[in-house]
Amino acid sequence: MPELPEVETTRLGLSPHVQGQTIRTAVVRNPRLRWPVPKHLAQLVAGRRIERLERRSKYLLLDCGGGWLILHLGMSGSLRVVPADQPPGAHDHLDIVLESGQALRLHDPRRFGAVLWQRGEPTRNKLLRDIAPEPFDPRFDGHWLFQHTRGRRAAIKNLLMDQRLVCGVGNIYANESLFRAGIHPATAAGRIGEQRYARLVDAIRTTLTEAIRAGGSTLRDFVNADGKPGYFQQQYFVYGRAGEPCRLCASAVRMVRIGQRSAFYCPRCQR
DNA sequence: CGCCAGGCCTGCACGC
DNA sequence: TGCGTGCAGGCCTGGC
Repeated sequence: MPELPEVETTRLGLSPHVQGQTIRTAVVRNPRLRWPVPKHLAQLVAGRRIERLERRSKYLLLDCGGGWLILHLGMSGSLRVVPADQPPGAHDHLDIVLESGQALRLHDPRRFGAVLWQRGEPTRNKLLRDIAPEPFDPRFDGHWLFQHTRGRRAAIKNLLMDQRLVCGVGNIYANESLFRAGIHPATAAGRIGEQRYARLVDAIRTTLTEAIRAGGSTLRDFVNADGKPGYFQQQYFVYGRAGEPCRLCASAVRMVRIGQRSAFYCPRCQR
């Protein structure tokens, strides 16, 4: 799920049900996520009002006034709003119970997700400190990427997934963005010029924007439904399409391993 | 059974 | 000795 578009879609879907709500309590059924869920989470959050639901990179941030609840969905996490008395299913590790009688429920089979409490500003948290500007921040531009990749021999696809360089992009959208920019995923980042980086930035923004738009149609699924979290099925250009024809030139899409992750690309459109 | 999966921190080896 | 860099490992469960 959770690259930036999925997290943003989650934020948009949950926001009306969560914002302005006072937290009644927190129920931790399984604290064993990527890091242990804070021991006394209920005491930390009970009685606090959720002022706003924000997002930074792939992190969801709940402004609780004086402290922030930081959520990360890892590989398999999802959040939904359910009636607080709805029986939890397997892997429903945490509920944030609201005064409305609903609960924000975290589901995460692989438990790579995280729930953290941060007093004061969330940017004080070590995990958020070194993250690159948001993709739509004007500071994130071709020059930013050009500057930070000089002398670097790593494949551009790996650096696209480095949150200190590009934030919010994971394996799927790294592949998709590189396709849109016409850049081969194995290209050494240091050998790409500023013009091509400007094009890559455009490609990243387009890719993320379209994914968020695709997710918008599934927002209702974040509330009360008992099925899948409602992450949308998008039409990808290359991701997961090894052997299938490129949507632009009909060449067979290829898959290779780069940095222990699957890379998909069109050998004709991407150089 | 083995392999794969949308993330990301940590620790190691290396070169300057 | 200290970076920055590039890798590999590890955390988990579920599906094919």
